[in-house]
Amino acid sequence: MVRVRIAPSPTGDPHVGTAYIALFNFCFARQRSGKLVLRIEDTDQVRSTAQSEVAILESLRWLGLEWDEGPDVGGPFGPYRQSERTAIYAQYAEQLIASGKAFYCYRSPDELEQLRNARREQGIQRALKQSDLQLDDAEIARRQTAGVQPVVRMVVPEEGTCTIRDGLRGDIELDWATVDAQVLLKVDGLPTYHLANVVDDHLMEISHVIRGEEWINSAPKHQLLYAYFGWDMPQLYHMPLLRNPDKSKLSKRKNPTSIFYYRDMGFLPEALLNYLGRMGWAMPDEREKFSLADMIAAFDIRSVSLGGPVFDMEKLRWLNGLWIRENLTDAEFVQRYQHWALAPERVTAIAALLRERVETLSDLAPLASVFFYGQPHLDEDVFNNLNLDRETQLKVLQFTSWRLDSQQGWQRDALYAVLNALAESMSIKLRAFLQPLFVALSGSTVCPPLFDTMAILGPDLTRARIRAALEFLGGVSKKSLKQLEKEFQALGSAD
RNA sequence: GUCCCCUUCGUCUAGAGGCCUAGGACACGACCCUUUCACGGUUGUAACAGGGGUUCGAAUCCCCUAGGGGACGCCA
Repeated sequence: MVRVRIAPSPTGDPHVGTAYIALFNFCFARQRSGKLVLRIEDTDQVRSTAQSEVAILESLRWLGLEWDEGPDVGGPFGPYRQSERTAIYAQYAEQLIASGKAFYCYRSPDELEQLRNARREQGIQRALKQSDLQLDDAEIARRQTAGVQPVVRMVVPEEGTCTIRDGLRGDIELDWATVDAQVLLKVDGLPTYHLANVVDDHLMEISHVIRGEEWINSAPKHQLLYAYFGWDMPQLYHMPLLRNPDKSKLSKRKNPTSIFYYRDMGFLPEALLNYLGRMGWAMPDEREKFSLADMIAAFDIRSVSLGGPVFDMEKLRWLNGLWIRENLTDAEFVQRYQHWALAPERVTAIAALLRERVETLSDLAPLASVFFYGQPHLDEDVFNNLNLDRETQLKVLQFTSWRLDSQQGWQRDALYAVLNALAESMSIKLRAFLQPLFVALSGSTVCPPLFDTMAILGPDLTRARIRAALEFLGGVSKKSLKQLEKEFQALGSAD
């Protein structure tokens, strides 16, 4: 029985990279009548929030990638909640300690950094092993009485090579010398990803792991853990990474990466899925447009190509157009549009905002248009006529962009509080501060109230428009970007 | 810096030693259709990273070089 899993990180927005990996897992499982397991890899309690978990589930559902077991469906851990899992990992870690495959380590983060720096300076390429981290008994006793909590690390061979079998690349040889004695249990008793991942995959009886290429280098650790426990290892497949136009790993600094951005821009889920399916893969007959069902029927993981595909918005737009023209009846098109733009709460919010600003019904459309297009037309002259000079405009846009990146709540009042505070800390009057933002969001200084507009547009479109404005104005040079980052962080700490 | 992965038009890709004078798609140009704009149709420009092997024959297999990416955390 084939069982695959997707294990997205709960950090940040649901990422198209997550959807990409999920899609290939989904097709792999469905084609072989297997099961797809979803678990949120929330081993790090601090960063995990229920909110981001909900967002991940929502995004995958929107795409139509349904899972068979997951946080909401049940499974070996019931709802796979953090609290219930912690004890299990500790138990497995203890098992390894008992058999001499893991050990307690009392080294401090500072010491580790020193050890690593020293190695780098001396040009030693060997990673930190048990023997490098050892302390004599007296020192351990001293630290224990001082209340230092140990971490649990795994024993890793000092030399030799480890062969990883990758379903797409064949055998990969990695040197044990490059592998650290990985922490398995942190000071707080929570597992690291590596332990949690291996234990979870085993307990959930995962047979095939399809994940991103960035995991190749940690595969030896995983393989070693399987060997230590005496468990069968799943077959590994490492997918290529989606890329920005400059070929670096797809990142939100350079590209919209949130699945919700594509939803809010009016892409069809089936088109986005279709497009992701064209990344590193092609139908046997080279057809560009195909449904999820088509893909499942023709899918063969071995025919995935390994070059990192660049995410091309132009082609995605074209494909989306194809789906709209060819796969929707008029009635369906209307229905989709209504669902996307005219959901009752949304229309009510827009109407409430604009009603007092119109004299005739026909005045409404121009005012409301800001909510219905993806990207406003930007005009150099409009920016030139603002009160702030260009440099300050860029600074406002950049700082706002950074501040909103980490913004959790997206209600009007929360946005007001955050940006008001930012303006104040930059010693700019709110009125002037908001001008470039009005232009970024609407292309003009005449616009519905900013914070309400942002709230209705939602985080993804708002952020994207601000980034687009930054780019339109030529962006910030790399040099001054560093300077700005410093300034921005200084503002943050002053709060 | 070290290790690992990758490399076909600008981009996504087809290609499993002869079917390759390298095919398709996006983008771009031209033309046709059309009251406009789109759509659609026809067509054009454009690639096997470089160098060595192996072979009768290499985009395809091997080696070296170069370039790109990733990983080197008590993140995932």
